Amino acid sequence: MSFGKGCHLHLIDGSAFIFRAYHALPPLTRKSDGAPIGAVSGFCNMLHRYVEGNTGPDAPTHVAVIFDKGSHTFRNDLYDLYKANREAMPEDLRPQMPLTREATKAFNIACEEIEGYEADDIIATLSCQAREAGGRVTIISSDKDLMQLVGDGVEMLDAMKNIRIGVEGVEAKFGVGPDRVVDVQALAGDSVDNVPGAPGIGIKTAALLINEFGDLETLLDRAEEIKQPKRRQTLIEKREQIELSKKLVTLDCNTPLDFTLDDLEVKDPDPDVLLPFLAKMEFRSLTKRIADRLGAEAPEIDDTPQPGAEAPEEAAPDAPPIDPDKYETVTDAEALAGWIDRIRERGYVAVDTETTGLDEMVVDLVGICLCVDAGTACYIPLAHKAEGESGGLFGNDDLAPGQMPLAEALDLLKPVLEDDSILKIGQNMKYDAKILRRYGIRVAPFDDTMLISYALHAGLHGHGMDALSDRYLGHTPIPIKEIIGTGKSQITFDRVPIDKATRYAAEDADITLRLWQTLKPRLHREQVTTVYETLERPLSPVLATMEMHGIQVDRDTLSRMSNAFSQKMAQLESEIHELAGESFNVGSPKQLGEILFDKMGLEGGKKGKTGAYATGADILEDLATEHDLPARVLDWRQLSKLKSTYTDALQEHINPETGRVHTSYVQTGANTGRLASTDPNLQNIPVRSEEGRRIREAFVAPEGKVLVSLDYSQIELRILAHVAGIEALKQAFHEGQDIHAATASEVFGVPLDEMTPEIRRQAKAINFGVIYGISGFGLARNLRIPRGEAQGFIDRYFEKFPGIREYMDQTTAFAKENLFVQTLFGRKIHTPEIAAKGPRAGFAKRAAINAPIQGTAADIIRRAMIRMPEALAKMPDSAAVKMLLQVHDELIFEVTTEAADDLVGVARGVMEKAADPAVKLDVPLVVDAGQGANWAEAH
DNA sequence: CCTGTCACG
DNA sequence: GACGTACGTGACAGGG
Repeated sequence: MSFGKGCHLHLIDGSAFIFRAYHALPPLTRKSDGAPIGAVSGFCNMLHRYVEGNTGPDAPTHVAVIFDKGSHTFRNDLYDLYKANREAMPEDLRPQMPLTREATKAFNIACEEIEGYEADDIIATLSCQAREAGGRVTIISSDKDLMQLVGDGVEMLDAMKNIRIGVEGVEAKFGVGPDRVVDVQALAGDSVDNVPGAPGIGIKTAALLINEFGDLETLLDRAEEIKQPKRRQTLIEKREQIELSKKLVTLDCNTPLDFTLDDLEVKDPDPDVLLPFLAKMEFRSLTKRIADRLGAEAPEIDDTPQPGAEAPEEAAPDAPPIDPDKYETVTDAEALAGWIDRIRERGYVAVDTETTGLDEMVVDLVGICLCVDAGTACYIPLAHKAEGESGGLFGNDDLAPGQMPLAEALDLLKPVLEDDSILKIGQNMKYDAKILRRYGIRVAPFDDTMLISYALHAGLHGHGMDALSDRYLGHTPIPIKEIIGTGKSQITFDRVPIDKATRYAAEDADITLRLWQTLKPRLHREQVTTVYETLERPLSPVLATMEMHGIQVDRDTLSRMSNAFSQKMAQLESEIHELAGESFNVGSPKQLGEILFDKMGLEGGKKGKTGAYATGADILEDLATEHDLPARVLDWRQLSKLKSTYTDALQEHINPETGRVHTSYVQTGANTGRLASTDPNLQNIPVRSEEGRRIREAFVAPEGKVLVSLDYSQIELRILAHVAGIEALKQAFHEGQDIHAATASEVFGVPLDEMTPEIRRQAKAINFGVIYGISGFGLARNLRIPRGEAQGFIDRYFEKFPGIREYMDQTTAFAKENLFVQTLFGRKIHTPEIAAKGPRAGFAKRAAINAPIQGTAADIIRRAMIRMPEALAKMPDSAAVKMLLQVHDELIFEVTTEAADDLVGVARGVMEKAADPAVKLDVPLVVDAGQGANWAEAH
């Protein structure tokens, strides 16, 4: 049928469909190969629903889905900043774009796009043509940029809200009719598309002006007549900018098309095309639903995981060998500009910074290396010192010649490092990002080879550059020790001669780029793209911010405690020596063992592999029932530990500039997905003993602020209840019961109102034991009861909760089959030792049982941390709210006293909903909160 | 550098 | 039948 009077054309804004689908759905992946597929799934559902709804007299006779093609359009030629503030397309969306086109065609709907034009222009052109031919048009979109087309038989339809937008709708939105919409837009501008408009004039004022003067041209010509001085001045001064804005917002009704309206006739979908496509996408329910609808048989869906099925491009096998002699030293702006051109051409660059040390909060930047292609790397020295003796009165602290000024280099590099369209690649990018943040540069977007390796291979090997280079490139990088030396004669990197520095530093960037080329494509094949993109990469900048905040620590409190501990230790030491009858080093397990078991002849002396007696706390505790000496040693050891590890060592970590302690989180430190904290470790500050807990009093909030602590209640047991599907436990959590008491009641048959602390304690030990992969021996040792009795507890536990044993068996079977286990969020933890024979198999089995539980909990708090900055930013006075620390199931914040309660509400909301929407837990997550002037009070 | 010990979740 | 066992970390001190 030829398009004409009585025809009804539907034009669907394809991009709007895609983005709506992408953002509405969790990041689904195709089961067989892990390809991201969420947006395609949503898109197909929307198309299906659209087709379903097209019945009755108002049904279209012609239809097309219109897409954008390419990012450069004629508008960019008019104004190079047009849409310049658009965020880059998410990486897991890009590969789905062609599939949405394929999907449209599979539904037998015309699918149109034209290079150099936006979808809006095609829609405008088709609308004009249809109108001229005497037909009606419905534009399925809610984009206000299309509202200028409304009228004369053209309507818009907001498919989400199911609202039709006619001339009245446009007038309600813009205050003028469709024919004057572009005039209003030209004045008001558009922050989304980066259309400048007239500063200070919004839609309301624009409509007022246009209605007064009739149209934009008249308004601009008669601007002198405007009474408000500011407005008048703007319109006169910014005339050019306003006219440009009008060109940008005006849609082109004369887009050259390579098809006609007649080509868009509505056709029924062909089951032989549509169903195989849906099956290929592995959309089970949609395939079935549509097959039923079409009266066809649903094809088989083969979604068995196919490792390597995709086989994306590997690192170029013809990459040149790694050769440190080939690297360039960049010494001036001209050379650097050349490298920046190369980076812009490439779209990505490996970056590495060289500094004077390892503490990112203290060290200075010495140089930057860049690599754009395997073998093509440079080093930009920026702060190398001239040769000669360092420091001192007569030392030479002058800069070495042949370096461009640091500020000049950073000015040139900043736009590149912050450019949305250029991917920055690093190995442990958090380090470089922290250094560069101190110089006012925020690196984004980025990839991190260390995090990629961790997402791929946690549990298989380390993720440091040396290990990765050895393993994947067969190359051992130049050891830093060869450059800066070791021990007393070690120098800082700024004392390294520049030629030598270039060889070392540029090689790191070269290796990083090659590792990225090798490892990045494997994310898909291993089906851990989502893990990397949602749990690893976005966490890194959050950790960087927390580390840079640091937490205030009061030196005087620590120092007073140190003195008190010293006195008490000296007293204990003399008592111990008196009891022993001789003087010895209490801190030496070897000497202590000899005193206890040889000299005093106590029972229970067991020698370890080194031939020394074991003198651990458990052994001393047994001995302490009979003798004073081991009891005193236990007290001495506790104080010694507190003093050396905490009250003394922590003082050394107070940053003199900030007065705060800045830990470092190692994102790849624990195989399960937990973080590790180092320099200092702030995840093991004492809490269990009264004396130890007082150390937390030294962690304080500044004047006018408080520390707030929020922690997940029993998160691992909740996850166990969920993954093992234990109804009784789930119910106990839903009812907010004391879970250990509930377990005791169930296992030991004691009614809750007759519960004793002792029985509850035993049940608690069993609950923890289960999470760790329980054994009779382990539980017996923990509870200090005979092994047979402990085994009896376990047997009864499994009798009551058979699902737990099933979970354990399934998990170990899965681990044996696959050599890895997984968290609910898809994180893989490799367990190669599960195949081992002997005692190591036991270790591996328990680790395999524990890892999904510990790892899922770790994933959940990571998700909360990643979402936290945005949630906090919405609070009033958000600049005064800081997330400072993470301790596995706890987050510590600093906030003004007045805002503390608000913060608890906001942060608790984020934490309790952190699993959503990716995982629907059968148990609620509960977060407890506390606040106070110091960490002891807040916890 | 390794081992034992002990701090945390 | 024997063996060795709770899971995950990091820091410090002693001793070779």
